[in-house]
Amino acid sequence: MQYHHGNLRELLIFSAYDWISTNGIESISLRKIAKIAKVSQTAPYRHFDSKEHMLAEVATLGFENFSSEMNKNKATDNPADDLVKCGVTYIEFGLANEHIIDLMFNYPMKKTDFPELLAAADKAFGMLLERLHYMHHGNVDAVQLNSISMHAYVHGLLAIIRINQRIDTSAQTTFFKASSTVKDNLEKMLGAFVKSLDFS
Amino acid sequence: MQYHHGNLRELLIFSAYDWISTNGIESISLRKIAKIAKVSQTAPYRHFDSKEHMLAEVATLGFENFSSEMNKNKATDNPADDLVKCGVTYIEFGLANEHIIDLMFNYPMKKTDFPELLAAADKAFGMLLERLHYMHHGNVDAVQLNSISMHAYVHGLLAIIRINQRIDTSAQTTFFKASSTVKDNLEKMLGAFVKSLDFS
DNA sequence: GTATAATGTTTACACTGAGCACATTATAGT
DNA sequence: ACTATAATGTGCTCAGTGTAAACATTATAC
Repeated sequence: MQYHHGNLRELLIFSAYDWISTNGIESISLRKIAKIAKVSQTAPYRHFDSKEHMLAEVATLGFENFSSEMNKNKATDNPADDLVKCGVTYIEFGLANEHIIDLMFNYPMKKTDFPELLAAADKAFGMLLERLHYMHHGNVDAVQLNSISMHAYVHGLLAIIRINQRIDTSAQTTFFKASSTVKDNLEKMLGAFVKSLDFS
Repeated sequence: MQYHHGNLRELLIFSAYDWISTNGIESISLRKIAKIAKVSQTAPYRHFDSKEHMLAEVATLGFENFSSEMNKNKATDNPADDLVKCGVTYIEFGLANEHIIDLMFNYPMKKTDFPELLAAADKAFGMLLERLHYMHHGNVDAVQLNSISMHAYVHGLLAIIRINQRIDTSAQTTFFKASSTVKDNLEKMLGAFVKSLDFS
């Protein structure tokens, strides 16, 4: 029997990432991705303590990709606009990478057990926090409250859009009917929301 | 061997509901709940096509309980206050029934395959929609947009609170440190949000 | 050039969702 | 009341899963 050698660890993570991207988390198994990587079914255990640990690595990769998307939004002289752009990016990433973002946010996983994952997640919100800091002139408590508020709204919008996508299209509200107008609507809604934040 | 008879179907649903309430969805199996109901491991298949179908029934029960909580909020002459109360109820239910709400919203399940489940879910938002209708004097499009917005914000707040709960308490923001103040903060945030909705 | 650590394989086990044939009980028609 | 038939429950079986332990192979350090 020929032995595989090389950076199997990375290969497994990427294989799992791809698999999940197209097939979702429900039906994944270590055996499957071991097979894809053309390796024995227990080889992954040399690199990950458990299935959960391996998924945590995949989620970390997800946050890294998410982060690099988010940080493409350069700071301008209009911080409110920047926030709106961050929100739109968040939602667009979520819609384009549904299964990965499920793993990142909805998979029951103690993030504290995986400091890497936690760090990667935090990094993604750098731009958002920086812009809020700028708008608040350093009022830390206000930044925290509004960052929670903003994150909640954006996260919730993504969730609601997705919940509605799963429902029969004929029963959908006008908001979701024409997908071309979703982005316009989002920008309006986020714009109004950012404007309503308390910057006293 | 003694045969079980009676309304096994309901017994199984309630058993599963209880199990999930305390132990979560991850580790559930049909065998376990069959054992709890003191019945053979394949008996559930006489009442449900698959595990997913049984979980859909449990989720439906979850939405029914959720619905009755939500509809305890009676309409007053201050519709904005009513909306805030609905939001608080939503989040409180979510925090008190984490595993059930996970099943209701986060479990990958085609809701369209289960009309009952869909109907139960819709019913829960009756009060919210009614109050918005009242505030908009019947402007249907505005109601839709604002109900989406409101639902997103509330749903997102719940999600963010829960994400933060999973994180090391020492690293938590002041917002989450004192849980007694969470409700106060929520009411403020929701109040500001409702006030910012466009009722033109 | 060999001891030893790192990596990969094989075998094994307990648990899962699910299908099938069979057993038991309830119900409807005579 | 008796029996045909549908509804419900059981036992057995199978393939797929996560994971542990023992073994094989390769890389690395001295």
